[in-house]
Amino acid sequence: MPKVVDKKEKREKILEAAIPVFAKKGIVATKMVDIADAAEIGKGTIYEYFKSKDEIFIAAFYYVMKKAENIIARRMSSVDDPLEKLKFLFDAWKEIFSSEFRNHLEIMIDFWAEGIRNKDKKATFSLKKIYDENRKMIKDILDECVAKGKIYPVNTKIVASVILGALDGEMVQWITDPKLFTIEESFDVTAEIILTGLKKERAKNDIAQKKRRPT
Amino acid sequence: MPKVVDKKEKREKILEAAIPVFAKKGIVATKMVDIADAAEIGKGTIYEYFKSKDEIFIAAFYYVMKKAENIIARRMSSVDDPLEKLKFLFDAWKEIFSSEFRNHLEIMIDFWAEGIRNKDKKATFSLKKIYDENRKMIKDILDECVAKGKIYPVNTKIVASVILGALDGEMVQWITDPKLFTIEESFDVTAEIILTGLKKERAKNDIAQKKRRPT
DNA sequence: TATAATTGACCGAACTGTCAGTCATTAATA
DNA sequence: TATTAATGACTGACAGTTCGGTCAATTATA
Repeated sequence: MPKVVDKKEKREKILEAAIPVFAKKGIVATKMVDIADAAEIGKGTIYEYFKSKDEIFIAAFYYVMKKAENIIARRMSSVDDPLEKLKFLFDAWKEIFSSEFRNHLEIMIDFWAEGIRNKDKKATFSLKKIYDENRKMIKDILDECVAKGKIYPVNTKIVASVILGALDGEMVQWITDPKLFTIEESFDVTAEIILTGLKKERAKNDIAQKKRRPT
Repeated sequence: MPKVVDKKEKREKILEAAIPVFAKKGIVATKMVDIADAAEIGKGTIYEYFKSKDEIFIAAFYYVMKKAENIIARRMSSVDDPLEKLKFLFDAWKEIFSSEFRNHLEIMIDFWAEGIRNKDKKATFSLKKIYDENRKMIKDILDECVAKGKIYPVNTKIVASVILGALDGEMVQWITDPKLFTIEESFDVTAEIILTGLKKERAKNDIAQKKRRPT
């Protein structure tokens, strides 16, 4: 009988070895030998499990995304109040962008760079799709908030993009300089400002009044 | 004597031809021939004006940055009130991220991807430095707002990073899918939410008052 | 003015280093 | 031993850079 290995398992092992290499060096600078070295196998062996460098890269992307989605799903499953949901979403993101995940994150930047240019072609992966999905998730929560009168009626699509953008943008700054602030405090402040801002909308007239009667 | 050309001017001409190519294809996919074709010169001629592909790329980066800085400086020069300043900053960004500039923006993504990995080395250009500068600009305005009692005392460094992040993140979404929203409405909503959120803190008492005397 | 001399901008063929991917060989296992 | 797994030297394509030749513009000279 021939030698038998668990193909699936070994594929995943290679993937997990590849992710930090991609994250550290970027797609282009990452050579197949680097991945082979990290996985402690020969270069040729990689091709027993992946068709190409590109395939590893895309697989790595989905691997990281899947993990993130699982965290969000777990956090959100047991919440009913939409405003709570929004807060729990922030918490989920805090978890995603912390500790263990930290070393996987830089990989996203390359997907952005790639995704932004591949937006027209129906690529295997699509940055647009990921933004769409996340924006929709936030929008749905916001819509529910509006429906239940928790926040003032706003353009929820735009506000969702603001929230998503803020988290996204802070993450990039944080990756660039982790000493600057903790992602926890950063996201907390974001949540506070935005939630306060949304609820405040309601009081627009009061601000006008306040101007007439300055303190 | 041979034909005389303005070296500076021609260098800039090449640069301006290179920027949209970089923006469209990304650093790696952009070949020297592409730049040469775009500038309508021979491949070899480029090397009369630039030492390397990398040098063009970095020069292109500074070229775009400089333009953006000029717009901001112009917009901000004639404003005194710090809250107005903040609004004008949003306006400046709206201008930067619109029309003529649109085609230069994708280039930033590659700088992010590169900058994020070069954060340790003292690179010729640095994403960290750019974030630092912009964050400082916002922070200074916020500090002034706080000092003059326009907004409630907050951690201005964090809030500055939130504002910067929000604009940054929205830009990326917009580049990914320009049909989704206009950058104008997106930034306007951001400004509204954030400014309201910040002022809200201070108006806490007023809201409490309001509850006592509802309109 | 006509023509020769001079210059350096311009060019692209050729050179060169770099990898992604292949494949002939070896190792491992049942 | 039969079969699969693993390997790393090899290769061919690709793209950044180089460099010797060409040519248009300018100046010097008769």
